[in-house]
Amino acid sequence: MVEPRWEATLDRILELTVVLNRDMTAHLEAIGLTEARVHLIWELGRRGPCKQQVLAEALGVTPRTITALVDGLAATGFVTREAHPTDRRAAQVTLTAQGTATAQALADDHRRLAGQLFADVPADRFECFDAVLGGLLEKLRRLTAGSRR
Amino acid sequence: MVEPRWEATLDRILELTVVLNRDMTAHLEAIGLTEARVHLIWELGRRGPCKQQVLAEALGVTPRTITALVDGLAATGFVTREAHPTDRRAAQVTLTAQGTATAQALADDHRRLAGQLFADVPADRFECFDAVLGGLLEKLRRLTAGSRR
DNA sequence: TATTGTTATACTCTATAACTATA
DNA sequence: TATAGTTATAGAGTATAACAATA
Repeated sequence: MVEPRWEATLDRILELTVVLNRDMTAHLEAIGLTEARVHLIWELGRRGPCKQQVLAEALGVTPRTITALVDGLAATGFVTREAHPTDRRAAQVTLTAQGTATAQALADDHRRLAGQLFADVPADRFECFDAVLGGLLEKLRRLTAGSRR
Repeated sequence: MVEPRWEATLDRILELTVVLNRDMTAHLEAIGLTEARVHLIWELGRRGPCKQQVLAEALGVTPRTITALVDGLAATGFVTREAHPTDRRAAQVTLTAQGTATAQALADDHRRLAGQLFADVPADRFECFDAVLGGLLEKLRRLTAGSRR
């Protein structure tokens, strides 16, 4: 049996994903970036200079898609694509100064948003929320893992 | 000052959105639908037969996008596009039997997922989670409302 | 023979602008 | 004059398949 409250709460979670997504997209649009491109910048920031193959796996897309994303980011000055130092088949993608500054700004925004969301939540409720959230994530991971081939 | 725990929890929320999205997309792909098309089917299910203009506002996209979505859904048998009974400029979009069945199946999935996620969460923790979640949504709505022109 | 990335091609979602038919 | 929807065009993200260069 499924209680109606559960459905309402799932709806809220889904709305949260929508609102978060809209917020982020609007924000990114203002600085001339898209989600996919920001994702690439983010990974480059974490990993340092990368082969495109590595980025393809990190983002979960095909190499062809990485070619297109890097084309766009290079044309707008966020990354460079250069010859890889040891593997002459490969390209090496590196953040420019502008790209690094952008990655830093994104990290700052992330921190600021976390503060805005949670600063006024009492510690005990925060703990509870975090614990339930962790449980949901685990369940979801198990569900989706099960439905993969 | 921003506590590191807040950032970790925000990360979990973001991961939740990613996992939920991936789960849904994979699921929809299996029945030959995309998110945008499902969104349209969902709204049609709630509202009954609609003018395209109404759907454009409901989905927050331009009329041109609705034309494309309805084209696709009509070609695959989920909806029909017919002359509007009273306004001869307008088209009326209606779910077919197949579309209605799909809308029903989506609602069932939604209910089932809610049960899988929350059935084993104790009532008091569920209350707490739901309350905090509601607070987050409100804050986010206020934040995004402020950044709109 | 296997890997890396590109070219070629195609599909979906989305947008703006110009236009037609109707209100 | 305003509204409903389409045609035309464009751009982003994604995919598969064929191919070149290199390992």
